[in-house]
Amino acid sequence: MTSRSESADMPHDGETKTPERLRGRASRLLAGVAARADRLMTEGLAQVDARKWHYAVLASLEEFGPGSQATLSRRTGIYRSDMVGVLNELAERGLVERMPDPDDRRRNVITITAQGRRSLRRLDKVLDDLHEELLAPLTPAERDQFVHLLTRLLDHHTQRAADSPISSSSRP
Amino acid sequence: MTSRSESADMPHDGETKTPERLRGRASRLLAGVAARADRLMTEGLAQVDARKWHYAVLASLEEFGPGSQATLSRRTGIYRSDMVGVLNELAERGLVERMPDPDDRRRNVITITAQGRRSLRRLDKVLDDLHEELLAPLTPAERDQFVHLLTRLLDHHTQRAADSPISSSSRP
DNA sequence: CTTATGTCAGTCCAACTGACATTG
DNA sequence: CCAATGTCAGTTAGACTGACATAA
Repeated sequence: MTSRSESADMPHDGETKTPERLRGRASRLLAGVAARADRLMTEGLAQVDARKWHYAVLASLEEFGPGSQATLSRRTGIYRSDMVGVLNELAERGLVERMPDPDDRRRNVITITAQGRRSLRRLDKVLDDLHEELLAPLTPAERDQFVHLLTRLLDHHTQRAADSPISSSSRP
Repeated sequence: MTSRSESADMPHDGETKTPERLRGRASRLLAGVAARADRLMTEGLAQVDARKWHYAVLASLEEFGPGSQATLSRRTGIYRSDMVGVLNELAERGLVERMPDPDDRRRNVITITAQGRRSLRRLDKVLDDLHEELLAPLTPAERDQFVHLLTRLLDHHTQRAADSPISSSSRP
């Protein structure tokens, strides 16, 4: 169907519309909005010399207290191999402290500093503003609804992705 | 996002909870759900030897008819530099035909083939199933709501995209 | 001359994997 | 010996840029 006889000649025009087929797919909408959100956050945070991961780690530290790198990794979802770099950056800025754990000498204990808390509060504000921008077209009730739906989806899917593969004795 | 298998490195024990601070952020939820969605789609499509972009192009072709590569690029949001490769793959599979446009010898006219239509129908089915899985925890009404909210957000933000993927001819 | 098109060669970045030494 | 930790060196995929020849 829809055999549009062509003359593919017509210059720039309404040729920029996306098929309903595509536009209606939740996965595609999701990807689009998520991309937009990611840009907003990344760029907004960059203006205060921060990254998403910084916020994640700082927030995790303030909320659950100090922890080893591996623990932080689990809390935030950052790979522990990448955590190294993130913590380096945070330490450079004086936002966290990394010291060897006396009780388990494999570990470092990561602690948030006073500066870190201050920075976190600032980042929270920045993120609030950015989210305001992101969610601008939605009413407060709709925003709640939106967050609620997303939460349900995420919970559903993380539950069935994090419990199947037994982390330890699975790989070489 | 990315398509990696669900191998495990991070899960384990009680330290795995995410701060409400983080968990409640729409941008973070969005990123998480979008990542899940992307994996589902990418992996699901891979099982029938297809990619997201294949679907996008085929759907666009069936809905709006043949077009030049640049046109397709605008319709789907794929960079025109990447479109080349996608069309190569589609042509290899016999799903589209690429022939020089007699009216404008810079252009190729891309047409969907009978096989392409057949494939598209199959992909539609596959995607339906995958979306069923993605949206499983939501009631039909909630799914509509979800899609509706996402659409509003996306429309709002694409309308003012100074640097959206395609964004016509804005840059040098 | 300016713009659009198809193409190619790259960059950049974030997610992800594998391995390894040290410690438990 | 097995498992966890911190670290590093890599791979990979995908978005994105720049440039170029050809044609309009």
